[in-house]
Amino acid sequence: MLKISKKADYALMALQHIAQVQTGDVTPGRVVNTKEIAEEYNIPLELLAKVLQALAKSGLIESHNGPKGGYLLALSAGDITIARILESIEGPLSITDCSHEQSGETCMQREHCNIRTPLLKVQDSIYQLLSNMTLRDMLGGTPLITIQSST
Amino acid sequence: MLKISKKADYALMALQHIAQVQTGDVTPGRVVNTKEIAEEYNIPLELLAKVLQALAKSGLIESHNGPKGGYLLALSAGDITIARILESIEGPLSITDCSHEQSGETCMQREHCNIRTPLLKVQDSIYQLLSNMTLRDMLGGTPLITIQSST
DNA sequence: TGATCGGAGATCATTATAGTCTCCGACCAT
DNA sequence: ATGGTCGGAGACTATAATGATCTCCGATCA
Repeated sequence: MLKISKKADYALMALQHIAQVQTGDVTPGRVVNTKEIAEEYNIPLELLAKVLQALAKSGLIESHNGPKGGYLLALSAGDITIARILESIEGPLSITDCSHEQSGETCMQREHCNIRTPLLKVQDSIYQLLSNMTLRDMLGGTPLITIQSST
Repeated sequence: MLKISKKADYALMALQHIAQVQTGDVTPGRVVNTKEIAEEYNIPLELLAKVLQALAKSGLIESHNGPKGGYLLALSAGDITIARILESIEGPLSITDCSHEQSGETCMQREHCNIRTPLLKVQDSIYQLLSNMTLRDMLGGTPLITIQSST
């Protein structure tokens, strides 16, 4: 059903929270730790930890160890696209399996497959959609959406 | 990864095939049976059968029983949208679980959820994308098919 | 130096998916 | 009318993906 995973959900929530804390008036620049987010949004602590680790690995947030440690945005909210967030958690986003079959991958249907090309276009459109929306757009409550239906 | 299921893949292939047979020059109006499609595209017969049954149930194709039976498009190719095909197979397409929680459904994160609104907008955009592409659009430019005219 | 933080790996449970098997009823030709 | 060919439908199994948990480690700062 074109569903995104819970982990991706958690990633979005966490990033939104971090961005809000950092860019807000109250405590700008404050680091946010895993526990705080987990409690705020009822997310299993250790699962969220993994999500945040993945985000840190892909360079979207930076981690600070030790007491008073936690996470900070590594980029400005306007530079963090939804596409990048999702890819950090779920790997390259592909609508269909064959879209990323590079080397020895075999698709039983491939030889007579009649839907590969159109599906790749759909996938590309969705990717552009997610690339045109950033974390900043999610903060204001009026996200910017651009549909590019490449027929 | 926003992946669509294999069943949905099969549905698209099958519909594309049926549409091509029906609207093509060779054997216009010919009914297509499950076995023919399964063999052409290397799809497990019984799984494909279920897919086609679902498509028939949702009114995209009409079935004909008995010998010389099979399937026909119930609508013109231009009226069959990708969105409708996917929904026939996978149910209402929702990017996130909470998007369709209607009555008693509870989302642990819901009370403080900060991403619901923007996600719903993304979802809506994707839906529009898939609604603007029809089976007819998928017919252009793909190579195929040689069918043996059965006696 | 010890309590608090993130990093990383293994592990388990649950669910969704893919695929199979079996039986039924409709149809058409002979 | 009857048997072979078709779709309709349900139960069923296997496998993979996901969600979640547990444990141990290293970094850091008071």
